[in-house]
Amino acid sequence: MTTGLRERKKLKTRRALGAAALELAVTHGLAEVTVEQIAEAADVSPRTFFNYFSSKEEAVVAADVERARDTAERLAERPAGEPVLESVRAVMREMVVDAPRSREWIAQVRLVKSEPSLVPQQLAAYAAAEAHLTGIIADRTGLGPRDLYPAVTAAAVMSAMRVATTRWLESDGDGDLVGVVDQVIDLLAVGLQSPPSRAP
Amino acid sequence: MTTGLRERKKLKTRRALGAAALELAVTHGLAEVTVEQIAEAADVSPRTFFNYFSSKEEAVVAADVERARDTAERLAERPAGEPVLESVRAVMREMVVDAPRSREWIAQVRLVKSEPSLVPQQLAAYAAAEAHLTGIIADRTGLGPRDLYPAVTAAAVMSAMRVATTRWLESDGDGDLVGVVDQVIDLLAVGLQSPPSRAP
DNA sequence: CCGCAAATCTGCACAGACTGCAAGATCGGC
DNA sequence: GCCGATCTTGCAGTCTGTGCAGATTTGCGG
Repeated sequence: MTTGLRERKKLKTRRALGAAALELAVTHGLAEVTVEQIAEAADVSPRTFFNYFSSKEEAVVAADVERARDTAERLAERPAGEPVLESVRAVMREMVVDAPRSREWIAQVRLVKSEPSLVPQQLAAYAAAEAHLTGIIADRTGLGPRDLYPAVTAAAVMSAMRVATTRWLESDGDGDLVGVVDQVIDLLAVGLQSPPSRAP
Repeated sequence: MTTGLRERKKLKTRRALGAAALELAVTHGLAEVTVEQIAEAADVSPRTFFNYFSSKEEAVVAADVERARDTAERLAERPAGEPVLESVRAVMREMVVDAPRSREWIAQVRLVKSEPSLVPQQLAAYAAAEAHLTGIIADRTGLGPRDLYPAVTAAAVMSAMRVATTRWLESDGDGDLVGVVDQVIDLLAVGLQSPPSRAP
């Protein structure tokens, strides 16, 4: 269980680089920030930066990748009998409670919104999480990963999360994320055949 | 209606660059291809390449962006009363019939699968199409673009298309894409509450 | 403790990506 | 045909991203 000093140090460096990249990008704009600055802020050489990330963009969204992985793991730990969409609901509630990390999260999502070059990276991070989620759902339903249900559900859920958080952030982050997530999940659960007649 | 010579020439150059980028990447691998080679193959200067695309990756995926835009437009042209998911079904059928362009499509999707650096670009292209689709669905249902139904449906539909085409290509492109799409859309229509009991 | 093997960090060199700028070529309307 | 608008091109320069080889650090057995 215990991770060696080596691994811990690596993780620390990785997070320092990611945090530095995000902060510098938020304050100066991504284009104005060079790898050299990020490396200096994290107290490593520029060359080392590239041992961890292959681009500035990847570093900025690194925390998001971690968050997505974390979310998927929480899903995997939900009770086995629970319906998948209910598990998603529960996990999203947990995530929202996590106030301190939320601040960094909001900063990042806003940055992505204002810097088009980050969009592809952000989406790639979600795609990785989606692949992970597909496996989890397959296990949980007893279907194989090649069946369509796990893949479609994972994709739909990730999309829905994306839509929900986007809407939430548009309303300045003070809105009710859990409420939006609930609505979105209800839509998926009941089917998209026709628009809801009330309370759209 | 008539587009000037200027515009037509630009479009031609753009397509030549995109096609050259795709072909070179398929035959030599993306990493081995330089912008200079792409520009030469399209008979323009390297500098001009950057007037059209901001990276190699963007050029390779350019045809996909066009295809996605085309798909969205076909959706917009479906009869107004038709349920959204039925429109999607119909349009996908049209797309599959388009044999000659399919060959290029297959080559591209396979390339993206083997070159991780293309994934983000590909997803960004889908995201753009999704935004377009959200507007179309909003118009069609009489809801505003700020309602959740159009956004969730657009996201789910795009994800489902992605899953369907992925599965299709995994089976060497000779499988029944329309059949897979039908299954995927049925899943979305009926709701993801629980896995289908038969014919998963 | 000591020393060794493996993993990591770093500087150096270099090809290639990308951008701003200004001059030349081309198009479209009059 | 002429002129303004647009597009293309070369050039100069910065930054990204990678291979390589030599320090530096860590983990571990002696």
